[in-house]
Amino acid sequence: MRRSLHSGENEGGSRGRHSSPILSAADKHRLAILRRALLQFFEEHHRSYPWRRTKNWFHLLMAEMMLRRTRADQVLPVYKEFTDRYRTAADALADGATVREMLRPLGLGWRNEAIFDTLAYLRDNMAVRRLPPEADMIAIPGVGEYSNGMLRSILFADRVAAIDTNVVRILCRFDGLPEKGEMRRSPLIKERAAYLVDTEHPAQVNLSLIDFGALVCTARSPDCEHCPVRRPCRYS
DNA sequence: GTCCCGAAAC
DNA sequence: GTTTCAGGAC
Repeated sequence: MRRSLHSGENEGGSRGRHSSPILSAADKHRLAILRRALLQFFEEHHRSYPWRRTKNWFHLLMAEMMLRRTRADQVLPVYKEFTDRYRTAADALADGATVREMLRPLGLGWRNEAIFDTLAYLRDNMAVRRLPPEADMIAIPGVGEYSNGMLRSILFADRVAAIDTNVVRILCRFDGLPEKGEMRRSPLIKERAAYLVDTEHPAQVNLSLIDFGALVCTARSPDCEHCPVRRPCRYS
């Protein structure tokens, strides 16, 4: 069945002569506590957005692109208008000038150009309404590791992590890791995120991290007072 | 690693 | 004025 999954990852396979960063039993125990708290938090305080409810992969993909380095509340009206008007990439491209105007309030002009590249690719290579379950979405221009993880976990319940700045911040704080450089591709972060999503509900785990980072473990002044994992957390 | 370089929040 | 925001391409 699933053929091309796990193309390069190392799921606990040490392959290294010296100490490759494998999670210890203690690490996993701590992460299990974090995961349980995240799912509980998500159940009680999750944010509600239309792209959280849709099963339209095209709309979901457009949401991920609009949300790139842009606040969710800022995306909301644009997403509504876009999805209300267009159901396929061809539809949107046929009305390009209007789309460009709709995206303008989001800022980041270079990102909007990337969206048009994605739309063109979808129109030319994925004219089929249904997204093949086996398709590797990272082949789509504009879809990187993060979006691929979020899309696959939501659409197919695949246990793929979606590591964004929130995930990096939360995991670094929780385990006392230094936030230096591009932590997105750090094996320490990847292994921890992979362990967190290895559950029956990977999408909920991915989304809970986003909401937890937006509402509690914020970048500026985290609300450690009301944090459910304040005790095991190593952030001071 | 580096660049992309915009609106909103602080 | 500075930081932050559901990152991705090179």
